Amino acid sequence: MEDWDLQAIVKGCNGSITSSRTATLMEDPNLVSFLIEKDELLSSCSVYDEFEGLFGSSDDSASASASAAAISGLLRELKEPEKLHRKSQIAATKQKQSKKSRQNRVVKEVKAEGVCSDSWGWRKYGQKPIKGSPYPRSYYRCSSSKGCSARKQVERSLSDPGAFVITYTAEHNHAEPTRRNALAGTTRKKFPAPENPRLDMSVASVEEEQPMEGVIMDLPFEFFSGLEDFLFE
DNA sequence: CGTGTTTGACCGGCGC
DNA sequence: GCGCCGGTCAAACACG
Repeated sequence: MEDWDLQAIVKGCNGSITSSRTATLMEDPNLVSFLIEKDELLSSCSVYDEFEGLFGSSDDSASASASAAAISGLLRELKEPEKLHRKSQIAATKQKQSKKSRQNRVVKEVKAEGVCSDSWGWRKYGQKPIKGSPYPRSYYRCSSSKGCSARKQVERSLSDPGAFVITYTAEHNHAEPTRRNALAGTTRKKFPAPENPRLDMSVASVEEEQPMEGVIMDLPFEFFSGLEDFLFE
């Protein structure tokens, strides 16, 4: 288990620390990522390097209630005037960015087991080799709901081949499903793993074969309903 | 049959 | 204008 600094979370696009308070949490990275996705302020930030190294194996999961309390405190803090100031800064930055890069993007780096850590249903719609990277990038769109524009890109981390960089684009326009798509376990066996070392298959296998688990799923429903109310009030 | 992956083609943005 | 590159489309096919 690792202790980490709240400041790492609230570091803005320009890399400056925007929160004066330091809080120490003992937390599961998946929960943090979930919260980042849900918070429009944080989802506008592109600097997440600070998370690297903090997402190591942690089999000692902190109690859900303690985590909820800690995160709740964090979010309350971000709703202070400071947050409004940050929003205006981000808005100004966005105006300078291109159309594509204006889209809300959340980047996170996770270990292989973290690739499957969200409960959305994802359908792969493409894969491209990326210049400068030996690993291809896979493109997924949300399959939980027709018309949902949520997308994610998965590629192997250059700095840590054992980890994956996941980039979320746009937001889901529907509630998070209680379980993944019924056919999420459907796996093409056209290219058996040993004979097919391609990244996409390894990623797909990871996504499909890993069971849904983690702090998010273990948290009580009341926590999420309260959290939603708080975030979107 | 519904839902998933694979993969080549296509498209649009961007730099030169 | 041209070429490169990232992102998306869509047909073919796999699987339960």
